[in-house]
Amino acid sequence: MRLRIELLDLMVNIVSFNINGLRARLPRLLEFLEREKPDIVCLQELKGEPDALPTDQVEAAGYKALWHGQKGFNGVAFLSRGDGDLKLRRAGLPDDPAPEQARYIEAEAHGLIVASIYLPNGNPVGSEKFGYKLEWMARLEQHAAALLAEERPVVLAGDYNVIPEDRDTFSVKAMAHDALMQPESRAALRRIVHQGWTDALRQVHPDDDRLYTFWDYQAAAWPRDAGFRIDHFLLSPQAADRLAGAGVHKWARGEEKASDHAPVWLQLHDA
DNA sequence: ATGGTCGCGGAGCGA
Repeated sequence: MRLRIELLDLMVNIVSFNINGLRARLPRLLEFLEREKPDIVCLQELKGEPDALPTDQVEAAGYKALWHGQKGFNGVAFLSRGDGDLKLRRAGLPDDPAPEQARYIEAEAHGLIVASIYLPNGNPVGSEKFGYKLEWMARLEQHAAALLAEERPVVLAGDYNVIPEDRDTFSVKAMAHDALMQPESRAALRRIVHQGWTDALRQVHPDDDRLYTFWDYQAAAWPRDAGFRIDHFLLSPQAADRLAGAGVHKWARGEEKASDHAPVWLQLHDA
């Protein structure tokens, strides 16, 4: 028997998952944590009472948790595996146009700054909700610029509710009047990306025209693979330099009592 | 598509 000494390329594994209701999805979430054991998990759409969050069950699964919830709607969370440092940086964006809506949490763990984002949907176009979406994106743009200036590895993860390009949807025609792919929504996302962020999923899968992360519960969207791509990882240059892989856990969308989003994953080389 | 499905909260809204 010979001993082999290998240099291990350690990785940090990050997942972003819009779970569409924590109470209904907790069994799926706990199964997912047990199966994939990601180091960091960003959750969106908890839709749960802040005082009814399952901190004990998540801790039993091996995770420390930071929650930013509100009753019935929205809600984001940040989970970090193991006993390492987990530091809350902020809950809510600076100068949030509607701070009662729990849509942003930012923390530091595993040597990274990571945000969990639930960007406003914005439908219907032309409504106050659409204006709120664009205002929120302007605030995110400001904050993203401040994060870049720190010149550290930063990951902005979450449900952006923006379809970046026509090839990111099953049907341009079906979505033409949706807030998720209006030119203003796309331009607002591009303004952020063009600051110097890398869209990790597209970077890793440059030619995949069915790189979807969401399939509606309606109209048999899942069996028809009628999805679109709205969950994104934006990486600062210092994080992009460490990009090892990214993808969609598409299998999760086919489970019983699945969320309408699939978890998306990102792997970074260790520093 | 005049609909179609979910989750939360316990009716109707948000997605």
